[in-house]
Amino acid sequence: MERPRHDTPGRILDVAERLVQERGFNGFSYADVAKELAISKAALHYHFPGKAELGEALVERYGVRFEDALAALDARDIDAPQRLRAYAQVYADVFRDERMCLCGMLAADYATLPDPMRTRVVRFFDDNEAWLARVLEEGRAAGTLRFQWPALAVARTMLAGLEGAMLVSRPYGDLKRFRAAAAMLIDGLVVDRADA
Amino acid sequence: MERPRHDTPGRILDVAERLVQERGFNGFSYADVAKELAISKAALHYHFPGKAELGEALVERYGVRFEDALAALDARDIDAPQRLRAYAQVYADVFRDERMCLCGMLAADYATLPDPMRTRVVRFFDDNEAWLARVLEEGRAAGTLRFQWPALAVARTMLAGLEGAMLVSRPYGDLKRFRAAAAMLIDGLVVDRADA
DNA sequence: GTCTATCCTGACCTACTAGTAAGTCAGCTG
DNA sequence: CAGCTGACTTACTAGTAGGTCAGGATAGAC
Repeated sequence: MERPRHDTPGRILDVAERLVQERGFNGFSYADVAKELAISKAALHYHFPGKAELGEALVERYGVRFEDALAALDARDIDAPQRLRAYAQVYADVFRDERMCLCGMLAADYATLPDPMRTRVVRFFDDNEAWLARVLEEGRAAGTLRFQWPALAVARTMLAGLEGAMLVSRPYGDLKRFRAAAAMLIDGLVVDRADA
Repeated sequence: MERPRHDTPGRILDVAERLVQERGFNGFSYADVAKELAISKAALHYHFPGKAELGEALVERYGVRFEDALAALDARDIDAPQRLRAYAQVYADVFRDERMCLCGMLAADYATLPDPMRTRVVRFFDDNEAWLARVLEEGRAAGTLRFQWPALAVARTMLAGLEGAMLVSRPYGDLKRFRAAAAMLIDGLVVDRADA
């Protein structure tokens, strides 16, 4: 049951994930992954029958990891504004090594994706929006956040803003650009202590 | 000087543009374009030597069209909030036929683009940010807009928000989703007439 | 009527794509 | 030690990618 010494499937996913985040699902090949790991293309097909299955495994693992990260944020004893900032930091960490959010990238490639991948990408967005909406509601109830629209609509705008900030900032390779946008998206909702 | 009867280069650009907006720069081929226009691949190479040159022409034309659209918005006698809403409407029009903003899509593919395309994509973002920043400043001066950060930072967040809203809304094929995000991004800056 | 430039086709090329078939071999298992 | 299995390999496939080239059609100029 324990992880084998080499864990080839895991290493394949690691390389493929990075390639997709950097170049898109149509911007890498089995040969790219095989070359980088110094194994044969056939070995990839042994572990993942086709690109569709590899893609599925990729987005599934990414989704689970994100869920775990959100659960870890829930476990921290911080207020809603801090929770939103910690959430944005997760994105900043992804951005730092010149990667786009995996699901943001796959949203761009959406028209060319096999159906199972599409379903999983949409679920990723749904989950994130639901999590954000819950934090927003909690913040509003606690008086630490203020906004006029339904929490889900605000959540969607925030998710779109963060994904878009990654997308547009990446050509500039500028983390500060991303951070500034993230800060504005969040601070616009935070109740200033000097306020009413 | 007049447009020839058939305008093959223009029709090539039309088809290629739509394919890039739907599928990404690595998600279409010369064969796709040729098939759709019922001409040979060689005819494409006659008008555009390679995919890099086709891509350049694509983003160049898109950039010029956008500049024209912005100039048309400038010419209208409306206040800053209305100008921002009209700007967002330009994006909504692109989104309506299931397309992503060309440069947003190319930002996703950025790592795989030839240099001239990269330069032109970045210029597109720079131009849009500068235009938005100018409108924001005018609105602030006129008292119709209010915001705490530098106008350029707000402009960047707004551009990122609109691009991200297109990106994330597209899997849902839901124009309302995009509209809601656009409205929130803009209304958050608009000075309510009932306000101080 | 023929010259010429523009626009295009058919036939081709090489490199690369995802995917397959068959075989190798270390390390269990009984 | 025989037999099996998991994890690969090498060598291949059909199909597609971008790209080239010689030549043909057509329209206008002379």
